[in-house]
Amino acid sequence: MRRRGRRVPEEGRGGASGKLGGSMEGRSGDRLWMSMSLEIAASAPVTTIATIGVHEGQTVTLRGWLYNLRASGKLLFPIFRDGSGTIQGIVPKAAVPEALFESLKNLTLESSVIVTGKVRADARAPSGFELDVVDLEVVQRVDDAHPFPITLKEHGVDFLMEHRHLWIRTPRQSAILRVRATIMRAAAEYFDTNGFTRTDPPILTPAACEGTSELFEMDYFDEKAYLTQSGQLYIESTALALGKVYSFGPTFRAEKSKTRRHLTEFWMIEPEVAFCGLDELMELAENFIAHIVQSVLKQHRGDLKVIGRDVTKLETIQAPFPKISYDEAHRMLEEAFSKGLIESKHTYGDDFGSPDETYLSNQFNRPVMVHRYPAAVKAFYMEPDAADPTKALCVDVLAPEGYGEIIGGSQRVDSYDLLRQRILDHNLPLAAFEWYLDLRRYGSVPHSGFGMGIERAVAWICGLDHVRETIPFARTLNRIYP
RNA sequence: UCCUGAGUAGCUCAAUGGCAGAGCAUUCGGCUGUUAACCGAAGGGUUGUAGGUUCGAGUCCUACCUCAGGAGCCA
Repeated sequence: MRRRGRRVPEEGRGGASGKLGGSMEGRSGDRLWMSMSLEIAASAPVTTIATIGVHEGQTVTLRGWLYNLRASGKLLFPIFRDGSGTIQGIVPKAAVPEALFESLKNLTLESSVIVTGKVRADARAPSGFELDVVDLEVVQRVDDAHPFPITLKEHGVDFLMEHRHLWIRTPRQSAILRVRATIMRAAAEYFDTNGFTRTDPPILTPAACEGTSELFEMDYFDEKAYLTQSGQLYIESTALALGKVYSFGPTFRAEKSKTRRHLTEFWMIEPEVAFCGLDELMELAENFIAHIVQSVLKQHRGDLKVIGRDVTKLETIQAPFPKISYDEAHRMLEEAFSKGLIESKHTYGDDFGSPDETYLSNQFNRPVMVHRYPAAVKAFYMEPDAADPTKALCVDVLAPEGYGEIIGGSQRVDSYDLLRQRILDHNLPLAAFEWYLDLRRYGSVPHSGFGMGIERAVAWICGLDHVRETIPFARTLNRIYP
């Protein structure tokens, strides 16, 4: 990333921060060009870089930023970005007005511009198209004294996160955010087109949903309140009102987890279905995930290429997914340990650790569904398996390539007596759960649901090594700025 | 909370206990097809903080701070 030359002082434009129409400020000798270029600009259609191919041979206007600038003597190669992609412009000194050449030659990176040029197909261009620039208006020139801090070279994690508000301008980060948007849209779309009603639960809650994780506590007038860690209990009640429902929103966990899979604030989409058992829930989950992945493949081939994702790993993501019981998974881990493929031995009855999940998910080329965990290691609201009451009717979906758990779900306890006993066994305050017990007093039915963490799904689908890149502004244990 | 590792120029990193360096960025100059362009020159430092050992500390010791990876916990 570079910037060339310095503004000539007598032009009085060096560092003209906030001044509009930089290139239109030519002296009297430039007046003819000025009026001509204004006409060109006025007549050229405004378009975006992503769709510029349909304008081949035409003169168009782009509105964006100077992403990079290379020069070779009297030839300039500005690269523009506009949020939809990047395109290289060509500016030969002999072919454009002097003021235009000088204005661009000294322009600082990330200055905002309105650029007009002729679209030309060129085999040398990565995107297939280049822009022969005929006019350039500088909307705001980045001051020489404070150049754009993010360069095309490598940076450390801390520096990038400290400048996250600027880091998101880079092609890779922008591509990730576009894919995230599609994942969120496809997820909601799947439920919207399959008879679900969206019912969002409150963010401020009076007590823990599960009582296990740490919560963010806050003062609610004279009471204590907590940021939600899951909308599940609330959507169980809307499911008994509306049949098939889902919620979609931010959730908060005050766990002091410092890993590539954890955020303190993350987005979760949670369906809940009345008259639904575990098998039907697993079918819902696999069709849901397949729909999301196929939607991303259909709409973001270009972005996935920018991100560097191996799409052949995504093309295999079709329902049905492999389904194994906790007992089968345990046997796989025992065998792996005896062959020396994993370091620590899994103890039957314990939950799986991260290395265990990584091993299991690596055995399949699609997400694997692990069901019927020991009830003792799972949440209080999970229905026991009638065939073996020590097991819970629950399922975890482990993403391939070692991405771990992206979905956790279960059939819920529908018996009033059992649920009440479970609440007491877990030392939870009964009074806080009276409304939840009401759902078992008045027309209780078997019902099931799951929650999918959006950021983990984005990390997997994009092939990222950390969830902090999957959300515009990640909230982690050590960072709440910017 | 625990384990491990890292803090040196704006950024990414070097420097056997003995003169604090490189690449990129910045500034100046050169180049008409560059792809993180390239070539030449210049400026740029309280080595995270506070103590200590030593003739001498970026380097060794102690404490603290910040960050990263992992464990536990979870989506």
